[in-house]
Amino acid sequence: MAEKHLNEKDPPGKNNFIHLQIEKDIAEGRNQGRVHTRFPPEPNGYLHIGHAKSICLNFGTAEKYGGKCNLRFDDTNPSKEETEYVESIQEDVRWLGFDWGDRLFYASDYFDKLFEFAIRLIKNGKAYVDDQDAETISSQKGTPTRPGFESPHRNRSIDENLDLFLKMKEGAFSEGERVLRAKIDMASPNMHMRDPIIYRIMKSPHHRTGDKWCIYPMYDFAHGQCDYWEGITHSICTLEFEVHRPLYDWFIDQLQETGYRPRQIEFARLNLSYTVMSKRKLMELVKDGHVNGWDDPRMPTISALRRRGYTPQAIRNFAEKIGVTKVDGMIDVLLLEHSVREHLNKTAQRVMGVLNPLKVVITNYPEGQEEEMDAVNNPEDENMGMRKVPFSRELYIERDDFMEDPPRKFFRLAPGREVRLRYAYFITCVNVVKDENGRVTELHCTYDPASKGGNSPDGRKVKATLHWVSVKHAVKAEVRLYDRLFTDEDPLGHKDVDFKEFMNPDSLKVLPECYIEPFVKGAKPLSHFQFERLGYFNIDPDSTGGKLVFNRTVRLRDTWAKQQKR
RNA sequence: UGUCCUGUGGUGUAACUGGUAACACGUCUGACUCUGGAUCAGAAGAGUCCAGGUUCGAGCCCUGGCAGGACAACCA
Repeated sequence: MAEKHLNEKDPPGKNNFIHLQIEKDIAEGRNQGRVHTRFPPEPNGYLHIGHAKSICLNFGTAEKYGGKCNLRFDDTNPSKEETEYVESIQEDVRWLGFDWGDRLFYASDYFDKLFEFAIRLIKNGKAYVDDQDAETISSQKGTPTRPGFESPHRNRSIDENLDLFLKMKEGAFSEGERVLRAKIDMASPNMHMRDPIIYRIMKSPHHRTGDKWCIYPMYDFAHGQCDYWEGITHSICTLEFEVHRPLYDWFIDQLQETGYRPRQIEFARLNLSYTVMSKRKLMELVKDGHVNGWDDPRMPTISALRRRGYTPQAIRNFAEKIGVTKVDGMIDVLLLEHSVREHLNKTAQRVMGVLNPLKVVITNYPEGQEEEMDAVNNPEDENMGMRKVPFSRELYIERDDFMEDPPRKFFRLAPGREVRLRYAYFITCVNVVKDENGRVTELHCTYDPASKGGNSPDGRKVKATLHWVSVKHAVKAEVRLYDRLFTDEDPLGHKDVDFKEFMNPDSLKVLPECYIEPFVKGAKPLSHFQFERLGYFNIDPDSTGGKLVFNRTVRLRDTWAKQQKR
C-alpha cells in the first residue's frame, strides 16, 4: 500500500506537482538524481511575502530531497539594481531560516562567460547585430496574433556581426544604437522566439562590475545559462515565465554538452487579499510617502512583517498551508493571520496591558498597600514559568470592559456587577464618576479580600475576567494598531481605478498613552508578547530607553466583537 | 482572430496505476475555561466549468465547447 509512494514519509496528497515531477526525475535518474534549486531575486526592491513563498519552495525542496539551493542575484539591469537591496534580501532569506552556504552568486559573475557565449552564437550564425531603434524592432515583431517580419540586418556576415558586437562592447555606440539578437524565427507563434534581443547597450555603472561593461545581457540570455553553469536541476519560477520556456530551452540546447540539463518549472505567484504584491506598486507607496518605508508594518514585505511581529516559523507554516499549484488564485489574509496566531499562541509571553485606560479605585483596599500576584507566563507552555504582577489600590482597566448600561450579552463590568481581575481579586462596581460632559472618568469598586488569586472560597462564579495594570507600577507606552492597508479585496483588480484609491485611511492608529505591566521593562526590540485578551504585540525598534513602542501584530480571535457586528 | 497555461465547497489545497469527493482557513452550534483566547465536540457548505463519449465505474481518460489568465519592455 505505502510502497506506491516514492516518498513514504509523506501521506498521499502531501506532495505538490513540482515535487511529483522531481520524484519522477529522480526515479528516471535524470541529472544523476541530483536536486539543485536556486532563489534568483533581482536586487531592485525589498522581498515580500510572495517571495517568501518562493524561498520556502526552493530552499524547502532542496532540503526535502537532500539537495542544495543557491542564492543568486539576477543583476543584469544596472539602472535599477542597488547594493541596499542585495543586503536586505540576504537578511530576509536568513531571517526566514534558510542557508545558501557558500553558494551566493550573481548573474554578473557570469558576464564574461555570457559574452563568450554570445560570440559563439554569432560564429554559429545564431545571433546578429541589429542597427534599428527600439521602436522599429518592436513594430517588426508583430503581435501575438500576427507574425513578425525579419530585420534588414538579419543576414549580415558573421565577420560583420563579430566586428559590430565587439564595437558595442568597446563603447563605440551610444545606448539604443545597436542590439544583439538571437536568430530564431520571426514567424513563431511565441513572441519570445521572434529574434529576441539578448544584449543591449547601457552606460550606467553596475553595482558590482562598475564600468567594466557597457553592454548587458537580457534576462532570457542570462537566467538559464546561469542555471546551467551552476548545475541547477530544477529552475522554479512563476507563471508569467511559462511562455519563456521554449527560449530557455533553446539557449540550453546551444549550451548542452553532456546528459545534464536544467528544467524550468512554473508555479502560481502568491496573491493575498487586501494587499498589493508588486514591487513596482510597493515602491510607489514608499516613494510617495503613503507608508513610512519598506518596513512599515502595514507593508507585505518580509522586513515589515518582521517588524510587525510575525515570526519566521509563522511565515513558513503559512507557505506550507497555501500549497503550490499553477492556479492563479487569491489567498485570504485571514490565513496569514491565523498562521501567526497559531505560532504566537504557543510561544508568546503573556502580559497585561491596557490600551484605552479607565481608572478604577478599589475603595476598600488599604491606602498605600501593595501586593504581588502570581501570573502564568504562557498557559500553552508550562516551561515558561510564572511571574509576579504588582497590585495596588488604583488600577487601569480597559475602557471597553465597562458599560454603564450593558446589553444582554455583555458579561464585563457594569454598575453593581462583580467580575474578576485576572490573577487578583473579584471586584464589584459601586460608583461611576463622570465629568461635566457625562464621560466616565473613574470607577469606584470594592474588592473581596477572600478572592485573592482569582477565586472565591464560597465557590461564587463571575462571568468575566478583566485584565488590569496597577497605576503606580504601570509602564507607559505607545501602541500602534494596524489594520489592512486597503479596503478592497483586490485593489489592483479595477481597470479604471487607481489602487491607491482603496487605501484604508485607518490603517494606522497610534495610541500614545497605554499602560503595560512592568514585566516588559527592558525587553529587546522585536520581542513578542500577548497582551491578554487583546492580541499579540511586539516591541518596535523605534523604542528608546525612555519610551516603549509596541506594534500590534494581530488581534486575538474575538467572539464578542463578532457578535457585536451582527 | 495565434501560442501557452488554468478551471474541485466562500477561500486555499488533496484525492496514488479510473473505485464513488478529503483536509485547512472561514462560518455556525455546543462543551470547557481565571484570556469572550486556547482546547474539545459537532453542523452547514462542492458532486468536481459545460456537453457528449469510453468504462461495471470518470474529478482523473477521449472529443467538442465555455470561462479566466499569460505573452506584442533594449524590465525581470
